[in-house]
Amino acid sequence: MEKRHADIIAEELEERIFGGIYADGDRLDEVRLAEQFGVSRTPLREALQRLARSGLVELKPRRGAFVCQPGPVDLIEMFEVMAEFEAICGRLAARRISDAALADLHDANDKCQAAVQAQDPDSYYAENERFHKIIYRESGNSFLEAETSALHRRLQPFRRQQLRLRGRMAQSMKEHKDILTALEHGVSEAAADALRGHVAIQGEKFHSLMATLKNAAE
Amino acid sequence: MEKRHADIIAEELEERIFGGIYADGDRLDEVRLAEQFGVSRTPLREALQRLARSGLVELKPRRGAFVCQPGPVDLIEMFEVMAEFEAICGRLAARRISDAALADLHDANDKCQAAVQAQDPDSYYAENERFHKIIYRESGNSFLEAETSALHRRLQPFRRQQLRLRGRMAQSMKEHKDILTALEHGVSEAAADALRGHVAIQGEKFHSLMATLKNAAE
DNA sequence: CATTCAGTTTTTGTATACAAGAAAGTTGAC
DNA sequence: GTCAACTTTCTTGTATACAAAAACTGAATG
Repeated sequence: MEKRHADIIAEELEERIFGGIYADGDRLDEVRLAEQFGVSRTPLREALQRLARSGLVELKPRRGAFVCQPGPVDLIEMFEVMAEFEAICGRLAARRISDAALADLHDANDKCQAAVQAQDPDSYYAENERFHKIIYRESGNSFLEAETSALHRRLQPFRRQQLRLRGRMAQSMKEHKDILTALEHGVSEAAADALRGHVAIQGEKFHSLMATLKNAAE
Repeated sequence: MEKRHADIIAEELEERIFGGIYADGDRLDEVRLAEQFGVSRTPLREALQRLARSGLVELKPRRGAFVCQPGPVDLIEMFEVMAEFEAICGRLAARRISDAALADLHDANDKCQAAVQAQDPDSYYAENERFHKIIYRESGNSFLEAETSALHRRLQPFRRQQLRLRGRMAQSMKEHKDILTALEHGVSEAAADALRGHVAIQGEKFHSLMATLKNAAE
């Protein structure tokens, strides 16, 4: 499948915004970016339109494109919604999950455990993501799966930081255990609650992380 | 706030797709639409990009834009997610709703009741929408509010037909009552359950039937 | 010293022009 | 008559050109 320039540019800009290359409120100059990418303004503008739809930049008419980094309040709200999304996936998956998927979940969880013992955050991160994606999929609702994956992706850079907190991985493994047993026994509400709590904790941790950062900055 | 041509065209095309002017799979010819709107291809292409981001058209590279009407399975999935979104709003709103908003809810509900007695579906529709939007807002999470409103809007044309079902409005009023009391007493789970049930249109069995059909087809 | 207003400059929004790829139509061989 | 390769036409993707609106400059004025 041939990719258009606009696609590549949109992805690259998305990476940069997620990666923090651009600060909140920065103006994205069309001509400068265009010559930087070696293309004309046309595909670049298409890319900006796309980013605007995703909420990564604000497109002020006749003014230009300004990057929209989510503030602390936005992030807390998004984490709250993420927790609820995962809870929904869990509630539905508890009723619909297949045996094969349950086996996959066990496998992902075992590899998570191994990563914890090996002190390997990257591997833990990958397997943890697989664990959650399986649950999204087993919700049996591809629309929900897409929405949840999209928000997951958007929160990815912020989630990653807080994995470094001491003891988080061990605690997370306990929560995975609860999720797994709830799914195995098909107890919808337990699965939903376990997943909501599992993700909401990340949001709260993030909250305190922000607070410490803010205090440190003062 | 000055609107760009691309904005107007995107809205108009969105209306047409929602309104069923274009059937699923129709190709949207750039040059024909451009001369139809009296503009060049540039703003029209921007509009198509936006519609693609919203999932209303598929943009096949070097092939053109094709409208993507959701099929029955998609609709069931989206309605299921809508029900869960509303449930989330309800759960959060039960804990966060203000007295003023509660009064507004009562007002909207009263006007709904009046519309039912007056056999006025349009008025009912408008007040019903206000009722729900208040709950979205009182979730206290503007990100959730935006996501829920977006999905609500996308499902609007399909929801409307449903209202014509005999006795639906009366039943709906009963459910509103339950939602209202749950919110008033701050009982999160009751509010969530009431809203989920209120919005869910199809039974679980039908959904899983469709899901298995879809999986079998792959 | 702040302010306002005219002129300049920059930048966006749109139109047009051009190039490359895909669909369609044609010709020729079997 | 059918199928395949070639050519033609059409459509998309990209570049460039132009017009209008916003930002900037700077001097004149209260």
